Amino acid sequence: MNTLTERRAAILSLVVDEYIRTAVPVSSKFLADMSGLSVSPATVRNEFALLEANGLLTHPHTSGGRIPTENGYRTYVEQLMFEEPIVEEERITVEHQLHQAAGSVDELLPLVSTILASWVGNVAIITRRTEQQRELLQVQLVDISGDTTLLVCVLDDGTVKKKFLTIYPYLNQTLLNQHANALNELLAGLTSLEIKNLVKSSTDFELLDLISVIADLIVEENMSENTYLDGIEVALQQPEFSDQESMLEAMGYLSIYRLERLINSVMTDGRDPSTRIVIGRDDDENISTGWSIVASKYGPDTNTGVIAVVGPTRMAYGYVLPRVRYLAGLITQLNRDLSRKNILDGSND
Amino acid sequence: MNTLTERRAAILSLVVDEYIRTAVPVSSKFLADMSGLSVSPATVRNEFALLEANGLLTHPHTSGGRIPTENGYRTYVEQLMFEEPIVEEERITVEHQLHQAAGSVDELLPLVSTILASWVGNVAIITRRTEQQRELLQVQLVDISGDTTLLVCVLDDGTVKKKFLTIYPYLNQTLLNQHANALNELLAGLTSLEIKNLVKSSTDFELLDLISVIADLIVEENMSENTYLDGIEVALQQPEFSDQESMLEAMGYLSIYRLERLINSVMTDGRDPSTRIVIGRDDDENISTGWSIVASKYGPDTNTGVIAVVGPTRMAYGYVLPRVRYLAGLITQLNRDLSRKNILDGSND
DNA sequence: AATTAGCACTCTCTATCGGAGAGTGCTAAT
DNA sequence: ATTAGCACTCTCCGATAGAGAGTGCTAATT
Repeated sequence: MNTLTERRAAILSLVVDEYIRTAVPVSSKFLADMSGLSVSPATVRNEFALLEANGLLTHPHTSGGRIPTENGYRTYVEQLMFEEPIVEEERITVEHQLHQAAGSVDELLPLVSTILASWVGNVAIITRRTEQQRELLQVQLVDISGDTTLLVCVLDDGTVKKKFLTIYPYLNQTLLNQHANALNELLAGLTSLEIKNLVKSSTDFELLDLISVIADLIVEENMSENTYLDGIEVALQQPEFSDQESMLEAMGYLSIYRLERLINSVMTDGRDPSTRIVIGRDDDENISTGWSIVASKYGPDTNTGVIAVVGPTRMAYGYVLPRVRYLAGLITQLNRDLSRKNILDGSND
Repeated sequence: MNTLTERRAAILSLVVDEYIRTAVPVSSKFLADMSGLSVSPATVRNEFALLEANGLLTHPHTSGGRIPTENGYRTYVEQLMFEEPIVEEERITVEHQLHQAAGSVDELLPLVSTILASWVGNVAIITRRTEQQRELLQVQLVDISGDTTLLVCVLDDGTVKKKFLTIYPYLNQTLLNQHANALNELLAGLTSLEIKNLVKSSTDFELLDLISVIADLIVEENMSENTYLDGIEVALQQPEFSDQESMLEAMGYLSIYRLERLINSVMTDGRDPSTRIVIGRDDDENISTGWSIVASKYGPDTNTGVIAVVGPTRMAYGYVLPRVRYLAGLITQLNRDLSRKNILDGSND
């Protein structure tokens, strides 16, 4: 097993860069001519052979150029790649676009996913963990029709949750208001957990069932509400998906339901705390061959959510990674600002 | 211009049926052999020639079979096609699935669009017109943070609308509750129009600005909330989209934003009151060549919304039309039940 | 007058072939 | 250790040919 000499590393790096750029296998002649290596094609070929023996390169057919293996990409990402810095123009784009998103995460995150997808030309996905710590601000009960009552809960991050209930015996709006007032007295400012403890600790409240429903509703994981995905169309333009079959397969793979589970499982196996790049079929992950993920947790808590890019293994990691990291930091920052505000207000009340 | 003799009509009908089924041009031999025409291929060819002269058939190349022209499809749809009746099993599917959707349209319609898409193997879309007549049931004002207040409006169909406001000077939750109570006294049970008239007629209310905001919020058209689309993946499996280019083009064409506008414009040009089939590039519509729409208004009002199927011109109209009509009727029925309930309750209060 | 058999013709589809081009692997020379 | 040289492999592309399917037309048949 040969070590990776400096020149060999440079050649691997150039192959990966070029293949990422053009999606065409890279030849020895190209490297000898175009790059600053100042060696002959034959020398490059010798290095190719060694890199191939080390499992970092391969060639699709005898007489095509070289392409990286999954391990080649991994080595490149871990040791060699140049991270393309974010330019002023990109920062301006973000600031300009996020300016429109008012004070709420569920308006912020879809915008960020759209921006990321358009930057990297792949699918961008953002998952959001329902915070157990979210506080209930206000409860409302509204009479919709004879046997249907609408329960509305407003949470401290501006989320509104609703659920249709069937309450017997029939309560008119006046009675519902009285109940809602009582519930607000009792529950305002509490988290789901605190409400559940309340239910457990004593049994002498009225409306115990309703209170349980509220506690569940607050933390209810509604996937489509908490996961944002964009960029399917632009991702499908990659040359990897140039026939109907692979394209349909990709569409199936890129389903928001699959990806949401995938991303979360990748980021909760206790490895690197913040950022992770998974390339191809990693032994202990259920990621398909040919696909990669660049993912980063965002805060403020360790468990708030994940922002990620999903695409073919031939992905511009050096371009994607800093942007995922940057946007993760940005979301964290904005979340922190938001909750700081809430804390300050809390002390005012 | 020859009239459409009975046999000629039968031949046209068979060609359309067969082409819809297989997506392969239909030959004279096939019709002579397989169908009950009991004539020779040569006779069929003579009829082909006449149908072609009438602009109802064409052939892609000299020696392929015949396929219908857009006018051929139109004639077929207007005069010839057999409407495939809905079978018991389908009714059971619908009943079973809709059972899950509680008393609210925004849980009902996505389910219906999914059912329709899976039935017809094409994109199904349902638009919903915001009713000017919806009544406001209750208003809520919730303090989110120092400079952000959340306005929540519950409407009589169970819809919840929210909007972030910035109110100066700062009002704490107690004051907000007082305002909300005052607003409920004043506005509960009114439609947007009535609220606007209220604003116009007198200027001595407090919170006039806020009342205007509420009136606007009630009728705010939020497309993604009011339009439901499903079936993109299954539609893209049609042989019409077998290469990347046409597939990407189709994905662009099937964007929910485009279709929502298209469907509504097709159904609001004052023609047939309930159901319409648009085939290919109709002169006065901006529908692309190669695409068709089967659309139906649903009620209870003439203007409640539209349910439609969008797909390539080679569409099983005889199968699609009864199903679109059936589901339109079903939605109408459910809507009517829902509003009847509201009326009865109203008399109880 | 309508229908049909017969047949030449057209066009697609598929496979095969061959040459050009690109790239490699190996050997021998530097 | 590097490189020139060269035979070899494989893809890509265009040309070619033959099979197959379907038509249009004409003349014969009913």
